[in-house]
Amino acid sequence: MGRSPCCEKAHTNKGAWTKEEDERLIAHIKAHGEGCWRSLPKAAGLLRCGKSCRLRWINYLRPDLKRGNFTEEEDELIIKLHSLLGNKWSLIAGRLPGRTDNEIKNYWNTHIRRKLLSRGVDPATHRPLHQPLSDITISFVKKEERSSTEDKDDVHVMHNYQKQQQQEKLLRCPDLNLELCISPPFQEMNSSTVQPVKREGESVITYCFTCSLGLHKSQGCNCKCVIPSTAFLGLEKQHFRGK
DNA sequence: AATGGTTCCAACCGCTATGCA
DNA sequence: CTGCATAGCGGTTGGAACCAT
Repeated sequence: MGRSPCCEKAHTNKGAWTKEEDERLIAHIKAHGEGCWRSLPKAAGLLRCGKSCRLRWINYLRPDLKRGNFTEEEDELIIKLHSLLGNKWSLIAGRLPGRTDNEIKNYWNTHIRRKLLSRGVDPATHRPLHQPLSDITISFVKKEERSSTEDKDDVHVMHNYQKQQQQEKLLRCPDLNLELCISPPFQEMNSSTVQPVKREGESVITYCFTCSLGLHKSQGCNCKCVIPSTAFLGLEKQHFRGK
């Protein structure tokens, strides 16, 4: 047997939240903290489902939300992150303190898409609009199954294409490290996963593979979490104002 | 002032991964 | 191990606000 349902859908309110509902939710979370969304509505005296409460809190009521217009700097950062991560709004939001995934998603769809289109850039691919793809060859034929001349040609084309892609990435985001290849983490010292990093003029910083992927403080994080979450993809200092 | 079109964004929906019983 | 609930995510929608005619 599983658990009982999170809420009685027939007896829950829908639509816009009232001021009173907001106040109840804020007061409850202030008193008891976030979490256990299942039991929250009843405990807070709200006729809403837990999912709705969670969304309302995360997207609108949280005290650390920035609100207000996006800066030009934030625009550019969102564009860069989107070119890297695609529609991973929660990951993008994680790099923009005080912004929610929903807010960024809406902002992307209403402002940035248009902005990119006006620049002649396809917002989905971040490539110039109407760029011919005729020079791209994708081959699934095994090397040993190809003739020697064929092989030579394919390798040549793919090599040029990869080079072109790398150059595009550099032009797009010159200040970001775009090498997102997946490989075993760098191993050092006794620990199997903790990496030491030394920067010029700084003390030694250590972080685990989990943190290096931007999963700071997640379950898999086994370091002391001294790396700022904003350091992912080399974005620290450059793009973030202190909170 | 009335009307119709457009923009914006909060909220909902449906799906997946994870965890619990 | 299985089935279900929960949490979280991305896509979509409804309707209020705004703008042009």
